[in-house]
Amino acid sequence: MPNNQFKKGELYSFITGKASTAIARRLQKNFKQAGLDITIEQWSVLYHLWKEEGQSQQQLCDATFRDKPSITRLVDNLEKLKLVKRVPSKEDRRINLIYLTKEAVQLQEKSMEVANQTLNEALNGVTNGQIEIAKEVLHTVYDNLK
Amino acid sequence: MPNNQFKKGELYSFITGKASTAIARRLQKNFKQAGLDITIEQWSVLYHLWKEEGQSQQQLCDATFRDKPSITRLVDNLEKLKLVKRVPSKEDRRINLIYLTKEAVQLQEKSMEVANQTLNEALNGVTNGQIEIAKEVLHTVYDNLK
DNA sequence: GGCATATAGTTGTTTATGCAACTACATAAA
DNA sequence: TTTATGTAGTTGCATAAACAACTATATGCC
Repeated sequence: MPNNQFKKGELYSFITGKASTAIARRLQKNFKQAGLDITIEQWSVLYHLWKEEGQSQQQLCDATFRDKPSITRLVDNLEKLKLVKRVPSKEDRRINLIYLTKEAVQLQEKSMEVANQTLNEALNGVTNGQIEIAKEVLHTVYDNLK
Repeated sequence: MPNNQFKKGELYSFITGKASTAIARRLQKNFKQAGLDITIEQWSVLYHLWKEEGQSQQQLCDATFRDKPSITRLVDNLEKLKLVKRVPSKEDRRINLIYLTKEAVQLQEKSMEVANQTLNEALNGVTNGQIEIAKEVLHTVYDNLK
């Protein structure tokens, strides 16, 4: 699209991802303020486990768009914090299934509340229509690069 | 905005920043393929120095939305690669002014070409109108969190 | 069965980030 | 002039990312 050319200059800050990291940083701060001692990366893993427990590390890779070493280490740290447990699969001994501890289950309500508040803060003044279009753009970009 | 509520679930992957890091990762790969041995973070610093040389580290912090330690270390690494030089300011001895080496000047053309190609790839099928709105959303989010 | 190949997960290395604590210099007020 | 306060930059520490190389298990084909 050559007629996108003139707009690119302003988009380089998007490449370096600074709007999304601004939200991420704020969420991290709000977690801390609420007494929640987890990182947003750890939270993003828990988020998918709250939806469905007992996923394999590979499934968590796909869900969070991370590579395998990243998930290995995030699960390492979540295990150290006693928030998840690796359970070897009985059908396939290569696979670890990841389960939540009681502590992690208790984290869900409060942390989702903080996350929702943070998104409200960030999206204040943005209309639903604008959000829809922004999501479309993100999906298109993601598909283009897959 | 309580009527944004129902849309949030789909936005959490935006918090963890995966659309923009997809572009960043692709740009990194394209740099490598083109024989450019710099990281996108280093490139984002060079990008602002190509626009104006001799900026202080603090100015680079503001331009790239990074904190001071991050810029200290990016400049460290860029100095190791012999792409920039720290020059102490004569007016204010606290300040380092950052200048480009000949090698860094020569990097500009090729790396901007690769960056433009990458953005074309990523934004293929996205209309100018959609881009405008996405940028508005990013700016609003950024202002909300400042 | 035995071998090639694919898949799940781990480890090592380099680079980057966020935060807190620190040094050095500058400026303004007492 | 001294003292307080602010600003520029650095260092240490923990966490995370990308990439490559590795181990262990599973599967498909001869």
